[in-house]
Amino acid sequence: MKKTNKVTVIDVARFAGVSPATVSNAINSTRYVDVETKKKIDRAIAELGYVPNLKARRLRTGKANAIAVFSSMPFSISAGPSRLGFMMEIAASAAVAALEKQLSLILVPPLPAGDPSFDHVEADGALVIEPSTDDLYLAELKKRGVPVVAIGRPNTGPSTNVPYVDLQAKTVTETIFDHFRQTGARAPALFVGRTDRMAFHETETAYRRIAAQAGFAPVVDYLDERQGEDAGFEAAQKLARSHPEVDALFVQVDTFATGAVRGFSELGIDIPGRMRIATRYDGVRARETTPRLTSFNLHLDEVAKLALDRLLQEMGQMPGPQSIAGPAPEIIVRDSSMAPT
Amino acid sequence: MKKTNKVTVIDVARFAGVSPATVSNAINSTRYVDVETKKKIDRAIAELGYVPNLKARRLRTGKANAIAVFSSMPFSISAGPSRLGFMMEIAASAAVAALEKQLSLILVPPLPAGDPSFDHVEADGALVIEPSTDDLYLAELKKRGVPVVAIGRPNTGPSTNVPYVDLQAKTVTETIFDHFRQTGARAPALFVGRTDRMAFHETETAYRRIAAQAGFAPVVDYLDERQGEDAGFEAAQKLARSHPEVDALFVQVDTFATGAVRGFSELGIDIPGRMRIATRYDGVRARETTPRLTSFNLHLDEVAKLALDRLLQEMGQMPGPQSIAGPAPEIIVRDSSMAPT
DNA sequence: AATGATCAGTAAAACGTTTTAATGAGGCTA
DNA sequence: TAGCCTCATTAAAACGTTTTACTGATCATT
Repeated sequence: MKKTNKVTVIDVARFAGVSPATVSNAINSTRYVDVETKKKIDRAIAELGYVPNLKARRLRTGKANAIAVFSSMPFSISAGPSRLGFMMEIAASAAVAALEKQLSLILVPPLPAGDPSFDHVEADGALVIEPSTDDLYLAELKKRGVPVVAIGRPNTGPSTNVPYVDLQAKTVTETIFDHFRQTGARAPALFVGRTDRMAFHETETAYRRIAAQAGFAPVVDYLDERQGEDAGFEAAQKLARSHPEVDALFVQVDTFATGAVRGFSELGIDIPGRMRIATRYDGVRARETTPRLTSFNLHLDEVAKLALDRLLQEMGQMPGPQSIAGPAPEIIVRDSSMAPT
Repeated sequence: MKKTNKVTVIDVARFAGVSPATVSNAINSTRYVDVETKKKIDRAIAELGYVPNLKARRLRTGKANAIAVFSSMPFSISAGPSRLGFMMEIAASAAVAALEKQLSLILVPPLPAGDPSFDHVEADGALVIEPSTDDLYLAELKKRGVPVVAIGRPNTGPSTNVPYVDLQAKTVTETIFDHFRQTGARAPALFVGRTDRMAFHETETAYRRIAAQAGFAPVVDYLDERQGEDAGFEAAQKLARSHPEVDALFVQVDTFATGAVRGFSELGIDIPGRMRIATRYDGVRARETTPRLTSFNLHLDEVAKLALDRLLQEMGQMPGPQSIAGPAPEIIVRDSSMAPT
């Protein structure tokens, strides 16, 4: 445990026989400095082992050289087998892209609601993953004037026009219910989260329209995100009792989906024979559950890259479109939704 | 694009009719301030929309309130299907644990070699994943006096005694070759990375000892991490020609492993009938390749938590053990190493 | 009534850098 | 030679906070 170096730009200046301003200019190549002088300064830096103090530099310049990735999805959703799957997949791609731009990426996992104490997080810009309507992060970030890009459509209020990369909930919904219909399902239902997220609204709206057109009675349940898998489990059992006619189920959140699978299985309901199931995010959950879950390749890596590019625009005060359509989601059909043999 | 608020502690002080010092004390509860005064200050903060400037705070206090996670594994290894799998799994757990301690987590993906320009990354402490012997990150961090904990054993030199959480390469190696032997393999080989990493040394040493004891001739190849999957592909084909007797292969790096699978498959070599294969990290690669790869549950979430706890000790100047044994790695037997039927 | 504690608050220094405005030395033009 | 640029450099201000050391006032103790 060494004591951190206390060599400052002043020491370097003294050693090199110049002024601190010149040292600064030499380091940052802000202004031209004589080659001889530069050499002396370089020597002094090497000799003294000088390392610039970033905290001071940032105070002075006002830049943090950092991007933050936020997710307001509560712990119970993010944790478990897939860890922070959805978030991490985006974070990984964003981190790679950010690094190329000389920015570091700060990972902000879900905080307990009501305590958005991210007072210790500072970034020049932020990516917010699937914000809820009254998203605390989003509000606070806007309040602080931090440029934000959402991944997934945010609240559509007139005042809060944050740019976003569309995750195309409508396309996903239409595709999956089309798939259900083609494999013979007659009464497909929907589980979404109870939280007021645009993604849920979009899905529900699309679903109800499909139901109206196809002529089946929509069955929707709203699950509490904080309860995690158990919410899916219980909702599934309730659904089996109250709506025995239902023969397919789209569960938007993968955590709920695995819970629902357990719920049906315990009642002896065969998947996919008696009940087809699908979810949206193709994470470890979808792939490892038995039966393996039909889901979507959302191309999150591309989504992340698009979002970061848009964010850099925003940070650079450059104008850009409010909405960006990412790559089209592709359905991945697996055992959980095959047609009965 | 709003201009960021310029409300300072001085404005708040003026508005509340007190001094800046008192405002600071009120905000941080550093000293007792009269309840009436506190109320006035709170009102002023709310009224003016004051948000503390973290850059200034950090300069003054000297704390960054951040932890960084580094990985020196080059891009070609980390990228691809599993993205930064190994790193991200650790990062996710560490981020969660860090947040509970009011620290944010900075993700530093692999940088192009030779240019460790992480001058823009500042943290109170760092986690370094499987450092190489002459790890640039490790050297620079130590030079800067940043407390570091390694994940996986670092170089064993006398001067650089960084604490670490052991990933137990020896146990992994013994377990896998034991498994190979039990499933009938007579001439098992080893692929490791060419980079000078302790993890590779440990594995190779253990392997050679096993070979000596069991009486088979050791076959080891060293692959270039920068070439990614292709290195595995070519090494496999070379191995098939030069050592036709080899009937099992442990590939420590999962990226090489999937490459090797392709290499053997192209030559019509049946896995596992003719050649058993296993790798170490149970990431997406291991699970999704055909055939699915035998690998290990390294319990990276627990490893990350242990590492972070140890790091906090280090940051708090508290003494601690240099080596921590994490949870024992558990083998996950899959198709790629089953005994031939 | 003198001494000394305790208390809430404050003035000013400090953190280490970058940036602004100023300086003096040459060189060139008129 | 005076005036005017250009040039490399610098002194000092600024960034916004926390912390140190000090100040009166109030209050209890002798």
